[in-house]
Amino acid sequence: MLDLKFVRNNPEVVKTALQKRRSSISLDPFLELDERRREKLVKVEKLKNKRNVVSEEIGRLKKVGQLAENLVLEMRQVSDEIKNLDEEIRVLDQQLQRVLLAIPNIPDDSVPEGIDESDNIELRRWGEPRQFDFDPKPHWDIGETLDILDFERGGKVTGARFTFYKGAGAALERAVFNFMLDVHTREHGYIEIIPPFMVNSNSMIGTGQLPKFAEDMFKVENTDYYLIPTAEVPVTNLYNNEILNGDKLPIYHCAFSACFRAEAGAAGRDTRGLIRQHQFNKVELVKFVRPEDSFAELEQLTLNAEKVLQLLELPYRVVTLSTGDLGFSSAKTYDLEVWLPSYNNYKEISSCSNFLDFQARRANIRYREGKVKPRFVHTLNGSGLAVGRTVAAILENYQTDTGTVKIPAVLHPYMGGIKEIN
RNA sequence: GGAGAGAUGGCCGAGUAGGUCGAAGGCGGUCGCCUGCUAAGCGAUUAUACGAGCUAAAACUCGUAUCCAGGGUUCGAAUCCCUGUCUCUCCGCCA
Repeated sequence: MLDLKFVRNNPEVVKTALQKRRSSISLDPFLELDERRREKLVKVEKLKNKRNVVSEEIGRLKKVGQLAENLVLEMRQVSDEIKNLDEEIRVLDQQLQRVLLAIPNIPDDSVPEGIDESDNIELRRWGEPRQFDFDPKPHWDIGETLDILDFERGGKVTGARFTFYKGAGAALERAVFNFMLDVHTREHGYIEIIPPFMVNSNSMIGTGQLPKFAEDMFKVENTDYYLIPTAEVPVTNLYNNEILNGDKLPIYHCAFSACFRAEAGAAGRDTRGLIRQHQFNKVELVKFVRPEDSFAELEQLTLNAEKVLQLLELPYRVVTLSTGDLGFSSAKTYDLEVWLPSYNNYKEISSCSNFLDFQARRANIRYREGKVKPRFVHTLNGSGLAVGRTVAAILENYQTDTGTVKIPAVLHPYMGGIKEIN
């Protein structure tokens, strides 16, 4: 959420940002609401002041045994007026809040302007896509042939876009996220978290999934709980409504979780394999940092995620998302895209974003340093990495002409010494 | 699921026959004094949000709100009533 005062004082800046994002939101209702609200506020506060002063006076009079009927009667009227005004303000507040929560973050100046993902800018590449001297198979074929992935029965037991991992497949999945967690905790200084896989609606508002994107999530019936679409939600909200001690910053967390996405509107896209599931595992990186450091922290975070791909020796590239492809809460995002032979292309496997104080303001996460007023922290997060897509990339990139799959060297210790799935 | 107790400032903890309580006291923090050093001691200060005024912006001044949340009673509520949430204890159930 943007700062109310900032929007009030810089409407042109916000309007320009909305245009860059190709957003259709209009700011005018907001400005008008804001003005009306302040008008009423001044009025009601004057009345409240009067009530406070006179009530005190009544107390004093009663103490010395005097009646103050006329004052009481007058105040009864004033209180009624206050009640009405308060109600009007409450409604205005609500409307204002609704508009404010629907305004996306302002893209950073370094973000390329564009309409959609085709305007994303490639920053760098790592590794060379392997040249196959046979016809490489997609991972869903490999998985079924080796009997390590069962899409059929996933569909039977639950529904489309749910999968069973089996035998070496399950072991590989587990090896991959254990490896990722070890890299980030031991080499990159992240503190590990295992969060709740459900959160309440307040937390969903805090990170920006609600109120706009309710249809993308699974809600638990008869409760206020949602299945998390990413560990970003519980982990970022870990410190909501708190004032952190400045000497605790920066805070780095990495978290393993299952992620649940309704994938509304994704019908027909990535229908086969592990790429787009309703449930998948992910290791997430989350940072809470001082505002002045956040862009440097974004670079570092991205490198931390890249490191995993490098260690697994999977070719990838890094792209900067254009304003048209940028997520709602993000001011700047780098996507890591891994090489997938079945797509004959690079496919997103991590998304690393700087949210500035956008989430911190929604979730009310502040820090205090010295005697100055508390400030909002900046939050960042990135996948480090999506586990299912990593497994898919390993199966495809490490397949052999005999139909087996070699295990990347760094995973051998995590696979009990198994070097090849056959 | 049943019964009971509780929720006050960064922390601990007063405050229930409603009235000057944003809230005693302690701890912690900050600044200053004192001190050969350390420790101790002395003094002061120490919540947040919103709005108005003044500002280039702050600072500042004033106002309003906030004693878990939301309603209610009342001229006036941390204090009374209702609802909800959470925590703790006991019982039941359970991985």
